[in-house]
Amino acid sequence: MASKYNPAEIEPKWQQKWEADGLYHSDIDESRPKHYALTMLPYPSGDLHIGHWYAMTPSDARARYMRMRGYNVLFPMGFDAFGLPAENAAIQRNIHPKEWTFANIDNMVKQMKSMGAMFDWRRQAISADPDYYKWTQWFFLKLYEKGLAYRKKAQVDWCPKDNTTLAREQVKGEDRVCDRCGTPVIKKELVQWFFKITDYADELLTYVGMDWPEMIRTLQSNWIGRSEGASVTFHTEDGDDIEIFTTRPDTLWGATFMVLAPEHPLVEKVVSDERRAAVDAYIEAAGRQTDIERESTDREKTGVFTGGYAINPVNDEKIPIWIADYVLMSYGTGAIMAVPAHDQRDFEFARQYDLEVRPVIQDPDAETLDGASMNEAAAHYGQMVNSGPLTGTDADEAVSKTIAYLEKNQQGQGTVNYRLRDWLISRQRYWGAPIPMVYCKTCGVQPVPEDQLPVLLPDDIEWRPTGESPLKFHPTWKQTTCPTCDEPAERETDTMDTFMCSSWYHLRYLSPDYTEGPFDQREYDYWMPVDTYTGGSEHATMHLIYTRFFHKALRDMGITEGHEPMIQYRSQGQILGPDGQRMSKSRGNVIDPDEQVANYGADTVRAYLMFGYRWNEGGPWMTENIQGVVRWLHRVWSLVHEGVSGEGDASAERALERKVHQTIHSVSRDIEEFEFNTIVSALMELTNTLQEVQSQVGPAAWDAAVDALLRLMAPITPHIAEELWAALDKPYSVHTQAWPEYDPAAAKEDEITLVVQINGKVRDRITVPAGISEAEAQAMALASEAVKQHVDGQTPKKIIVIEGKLVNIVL
RNA sequence: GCCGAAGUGGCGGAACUGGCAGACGCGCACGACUCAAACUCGUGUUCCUUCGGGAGUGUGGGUUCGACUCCCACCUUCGGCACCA
Repeated sequence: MASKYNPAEIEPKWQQKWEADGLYHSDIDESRPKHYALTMLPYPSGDLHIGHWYAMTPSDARARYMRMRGYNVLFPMGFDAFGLPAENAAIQRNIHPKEWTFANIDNMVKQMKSMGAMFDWRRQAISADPDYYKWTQWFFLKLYEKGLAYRKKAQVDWCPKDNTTLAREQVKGEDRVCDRCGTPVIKKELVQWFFKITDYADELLTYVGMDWPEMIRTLQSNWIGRSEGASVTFHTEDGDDIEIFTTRPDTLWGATFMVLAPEHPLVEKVVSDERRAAVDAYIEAAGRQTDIERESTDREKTGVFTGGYAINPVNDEKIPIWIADYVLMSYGTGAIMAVPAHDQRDFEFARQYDLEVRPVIQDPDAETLDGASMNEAAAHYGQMVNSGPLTGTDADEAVSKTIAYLEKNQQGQGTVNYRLRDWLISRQRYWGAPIPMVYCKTCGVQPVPEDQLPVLLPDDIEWRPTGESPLKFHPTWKQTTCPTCDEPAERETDTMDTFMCSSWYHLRYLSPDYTEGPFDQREYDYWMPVDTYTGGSEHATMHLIYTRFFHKALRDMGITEGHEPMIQYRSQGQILGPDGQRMSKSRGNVIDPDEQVANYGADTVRAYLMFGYRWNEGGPWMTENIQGVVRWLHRVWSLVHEGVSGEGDASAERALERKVHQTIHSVSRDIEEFEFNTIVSALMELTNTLQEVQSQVGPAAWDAAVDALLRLMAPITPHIAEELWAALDKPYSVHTQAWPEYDPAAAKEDEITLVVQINGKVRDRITVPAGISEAEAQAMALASEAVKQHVDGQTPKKIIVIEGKLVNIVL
């Protein structure tokens, strides 16, 4: 009798052997089709989380499967190693961020190795490595050359806890909190670097050739927020232009006032002397409010008349100009025409301040709208009225006809507006890639020449969370010379958003040691694009949109090819604590993967994580449920060691062969579809069948089934599969074997259970040979005793026969 | 308010193209093994039942011989966006 299954013994043994043999090295091989499998790289926070296992081990299983299917698979891993936690740890514990980060990486690599994943560690890339961030800086320079990186003064989001600006994407939720620390952000007016992601807004909305989940694409589309409309130029009595954006140009004749955002540059000019005090007070009050207060939708509208008037270009009407904080400087032009009859917000404002409401779209079947008595803005249905030359136009055509009219008269044109803002990449923190720019008194903003890259971070630094970059206070670091005139100049002291580093890491993996460029073109030509990408959906409007933008911008510079970096993307859900809450140290509900591995072994943890959840949904850790997987692997272990000795029974052997092929079929399908839970179920079923037929099958049939089972298990539970494979004296390694071939003929049932229904209710189940004709099935169904009783001499109205499934007799 | 996803036993979940609802597990109950317990193995496990059957996949309708699956309306939960003009 064989030994007991002891994962603690076999797992490290095989991990060491695989590593020593370079089993998972992937190199260019033109003779085989390539497959680039990628899973999001972790931040080196210190310890591997069970969530990392949940994300990585199914991706690993699928990469292994592709390899067994004959693909040359690249499955690399690295670290998104710049970022705030390192710096915060440094401040708290007085450890250098570099030291903290690299120590964490060492630890996490060790932990990852215990997963038994097929990562090719030769390709590891670490974004905080100067060899890496040199190229991050190089990409910045390329974007700058291309006009896609620019500097501007703007109202930006600032996290008062992390002491840095944030991109719009990194401010979350209704209460506008920092994505990293949850602190409500405030507005600051600062000069910052931006990437022109808005240039790619339209292209980012097309998802051509992408196999990405609908949900992710919807999140991105909503985030980009394309809206079609028109821009129309109004002008003040003094002749200054006021450009507005509207999605409802058809209501232009119903504009009874204008509203500017309090920050609008023209406010200063339009305000009359007698209104100045009131206007200044309002602006001052608006400035003091938080975004949450200001953007709260259910708040009563406030505003103030400026004393100035604008002329409506379509009817030369003079309308008052107000300022109000419901108009945002950051969207459109920061100015609107107000049409209270057809816009609910304008309506509320008009009622608040007793301004005219003038309907210009009338539903002919409804009561005639009366501006004075309406109690809400009217729907966009009917015909245009009171609209000069466009009166009588059908509402359906009103928008396009008005745009044509405006364009003809040069008063405006059709325009598209986006919610998406340019990507703010400046961070006032130390632990990031320095922005490679220099400021010279005479030559202005100058890029650091490529041959001077990387602009290295100094090691000797003072961590003071001051709200300005620590690099600014370094005694010498920022002092340099102007690359153009050679006079003394100053370096940019802000560092880059770490999402910049992760926008191109999939390229660095191709050749992490390459020094001539960010990547080796030969590797690129062979491996790119990424075939399968997996990660969390929380990155839908951050990393996943940035990396698409980055790829497209690089494509336009001739650096990358194709329109998208990642062809297929799938997102995994999240593992919660046993209490159903998000795992956190303060809640004390954290499941430590090391502990689980010590208790049960890596294979069990891997299989449990795949078996227990719908992968894309996740759910709470269920301490008891892991027992099912523990029992399964022990059972496989003893069954394989026991083997069989007796004579085989033909029908039992046939049943086993059938089950094997059915399992090959369903496991293959489910692994393609990322349905990992049913893969493990199917493998358990095959194990149950083996157990049932153990005393009835001969050695040849048994071995064929076990051979298939171990191959099918190899991607899921790589260690036990390898150990049992070796125990059966099969050639090393199970992981370089071919995936078993599915034979539909072998999977076919000889007999089926025919369900007999009467009026749709199951009355009998009869066993019949597979492949009988409809007439035979019908006859056999009618011959059933149970059926005869129910039919009771009546003539069926209709009999439906579904081949191989059921007969339904309708009375 | 807008956009999206999801609602199935005590629990995690399965059901491929409209065709046996509850696969595979957990848990539980009973039995075997054991001095005993754990492990392991076996049997049972949606609910109701007069043991004939009846009801049942968030709710209410509809289409169909037949609906977890398709259509309409609604409810709940989760995620995202939100005075976006």
